[in-house]
Amino acid sequence: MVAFAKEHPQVVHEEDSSKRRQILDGARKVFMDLGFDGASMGEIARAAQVSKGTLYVYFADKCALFEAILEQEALQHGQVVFNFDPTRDAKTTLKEFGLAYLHLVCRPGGGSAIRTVMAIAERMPDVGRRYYGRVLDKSINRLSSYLKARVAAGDLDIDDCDLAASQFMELCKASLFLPFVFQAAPAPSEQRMTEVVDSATRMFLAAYKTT
Amino acid sequence: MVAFAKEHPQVVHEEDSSKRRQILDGARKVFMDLGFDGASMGEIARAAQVSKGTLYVYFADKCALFEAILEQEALQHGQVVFNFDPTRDAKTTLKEFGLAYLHLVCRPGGGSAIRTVMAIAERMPDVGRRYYGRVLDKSINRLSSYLKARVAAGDLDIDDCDLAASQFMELCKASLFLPFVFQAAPAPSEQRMTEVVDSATRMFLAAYKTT
Amino acid sequence: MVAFAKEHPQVVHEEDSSKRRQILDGARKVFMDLGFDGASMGEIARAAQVSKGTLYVYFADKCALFEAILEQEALQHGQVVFNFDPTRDAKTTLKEFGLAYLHLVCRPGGGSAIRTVMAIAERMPDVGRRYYGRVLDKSINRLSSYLKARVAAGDLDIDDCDLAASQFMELCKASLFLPFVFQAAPAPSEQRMTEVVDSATRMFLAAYKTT
Amino acid sequence: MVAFAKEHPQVVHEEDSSKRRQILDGARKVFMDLGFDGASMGEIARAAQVSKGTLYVYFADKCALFEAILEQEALQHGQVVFNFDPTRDAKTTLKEFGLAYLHLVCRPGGGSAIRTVMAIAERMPDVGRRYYGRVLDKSINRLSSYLKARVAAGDLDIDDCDLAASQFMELCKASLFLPFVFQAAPAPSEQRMTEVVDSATRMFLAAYKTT
DNA sequence: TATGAATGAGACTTCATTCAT
DNA sequence: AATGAATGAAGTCTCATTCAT
Repeated sequence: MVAFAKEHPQVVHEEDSSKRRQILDGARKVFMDLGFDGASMGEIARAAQVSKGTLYVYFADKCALFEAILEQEALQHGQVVFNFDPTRDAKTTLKEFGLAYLHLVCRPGGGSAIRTVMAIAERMPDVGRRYYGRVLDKSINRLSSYLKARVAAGDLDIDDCDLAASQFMELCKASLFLPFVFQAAPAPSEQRMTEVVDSATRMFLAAYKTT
Repeated sequence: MVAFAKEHPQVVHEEDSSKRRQILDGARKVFMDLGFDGASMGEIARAAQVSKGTLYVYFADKCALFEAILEQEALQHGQVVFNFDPTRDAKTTLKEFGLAYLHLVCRPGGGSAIRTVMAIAERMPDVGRRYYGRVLDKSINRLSSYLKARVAAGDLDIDDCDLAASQFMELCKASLFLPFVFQAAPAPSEQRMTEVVDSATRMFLAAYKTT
Repeated sequence: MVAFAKEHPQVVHEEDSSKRRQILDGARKVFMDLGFDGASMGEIARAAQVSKGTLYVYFADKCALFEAILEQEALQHGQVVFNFDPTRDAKTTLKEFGLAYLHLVCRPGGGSAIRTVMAIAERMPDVGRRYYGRVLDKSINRLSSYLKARVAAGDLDIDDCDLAASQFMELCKASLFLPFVFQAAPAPSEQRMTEVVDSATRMFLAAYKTT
Repeated sequence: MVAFAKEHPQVVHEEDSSKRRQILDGARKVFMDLGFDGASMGEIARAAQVSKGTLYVYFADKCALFEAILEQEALQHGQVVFNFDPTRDAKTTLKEFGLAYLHLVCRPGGGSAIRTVMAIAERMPDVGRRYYGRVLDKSINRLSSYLKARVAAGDLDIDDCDLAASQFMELCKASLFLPFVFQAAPAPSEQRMTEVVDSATRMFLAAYKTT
């Protein structure tokens, strides 16, 4: 009625409604800590500080809420910028990339998306497949592209760059990822991660560097 | 009912009672296919062809049954003999080991113990920890011991053999394990596994072989 | 917020406010299609193109809204004019009345008030009772009055005119109403209704016509 | 183990298990009193004196339980024997039939299956259709067959026996069924039912009796 | 020992209703 | 007056576990 009414248009239901984010935040924590099955909508409501009913105002069901979190996760991962500047030293580039990747997969603070998704990949194959494609495979492809460029430039001698990219990423996880994901060790220290990535880079270049 | 019953004092409940094994077999299949939460005691009873009540005669609860399966899995893994004959070529030994390891973690037929355990590592850290220690870490240690012997023999030049062992095992999984565990690809073919293990071995030796 | 608001003191809440009618129209459709329990206030709000909150501005609760619809229905039925002109042939009058009645109870298009009210007569006896009295019993009484007049005029020979009125109305539903209300057949065709009403009239007059 | 064990084989889950009957009895009462939607599984469990879980041991879901009751109802109706002895007077036969039918549809004690099924015919058309076919239509057919025999015997002169059967049954309900189903009147007295059936029979024969 | 009927706690979800704007 | 976000009670259904036989 009056011009200055509705100063806070509160367009709820929008992708970035504050309530929606509040729910997403609470839900992520619970899902990551307890797993998909272990997390109850009641617990999520409590964590998000909303009523159980409100959950269903924003998300059709538990599954949709879970997928929304993965969606968000995928977006975040997509925004991680790797510096693939071709003028830089390959060793430096790889080390940086490896460290960034390790941070993604060994995120400290317990709950790990990668583990949670693995957990339900059996019963919800689509979810697993989609997550792999949008997050993990994407990283491999980005590194692979970089490697191809270096091969073209004559710096590296690689036959199968997709495999090589995957090899490098696996190397970076050596001795760190498995203990972490099985809760047999806490998230690795910064120093240890650096050491492992250094070793991985050394090994990778020993195999693929042109002489 | 009657005092002289139990004429055949079969000490059931023994570790290797036939009924017990029967239950374990049915339960493994169900747990591995559906995950810990997805598997219901009813389904397990059906798969094992016993009554639900019988399950509780042999195992205190669902959790104990699950752990018994992991226990068994650990024993089986422990019995896999790797040919670490020091007189053989290191390359051959590594390839053989890599392939055997790959078969363990990418077991075809869907259900994977490694995935199932990861799934509940969140809510049952002890289970995850124990499984890691008894199965995965153990393999690493066995390979590590072998590597140490080759270092001592002067064939290899490795600083941190534990890390190196882990690196080799991770390399073997490159491009295969993640798609498999996320259901983004079926279990890899024998040929592809051989190729990847060959590449892993080449890389490993390029980095650690003494000149 | 401001004291001089309400410049247009539209006395809403009146029986015939346009918003009120809009709600009633939407609600009728939903109630008749889905039944009292099957209709949700959300669905009604959508059908009426108003917000859920507005529903409660005009009606205290779901039950009141439902009763308002029945009230309206009763009014409409009351407005149906039957041509009870005493100078017309009784046969013609009965046929016309029977056909009109049949249209009321076998209204095509699924949703039937009569069925919907029957449905909740169990839990809300008052609603059922009131509907019966205001709609069905009223029709019987009107026909009964007509019959009494014909009896007085010597055209018909009826002992219990109330019963006879009811008999005629039941006869008109023969083979049509039950299949319709149980969804075992679609709304009957105009032709079939005419046939059945003709047969009913014949039978009625065979029994009650003075010789 | 011993020969005389298992004296009470308690074949539960069978069609006529005592627990099953217990549930059915409790559920019928609740369903008929409250309607399908109004009846909650908790209430049914209480009425049947079993736990909520037990309900689901015997019936897949609420709907299956409801249909089991209708099934039972249909069987009971099917077992009502009408005396269609051709040597008896038609008038007597019709009166008896009419009274029996009236008892079926105006069963005293509140809950009426016919009303309850009507109630959900909208949302579960299959249920309505099936009930109509198995219970109501069947009665019509039985009467229709009888009428055809009398027509063949020359006692009655009827064109459309299906319609005539339906007409007679509707006549029997005149002034009784509608008030009953709408809770506008209690179940009719025996005497009133006899009067109405007598009147119906008189009317029916006036129209269809051969001269 | 083995059974399977029975249980009851708790999960997901819906929906009538309220309230601040 | 009108909105629609938020609520919480209640409903259906599942499942690990117990217990009498």
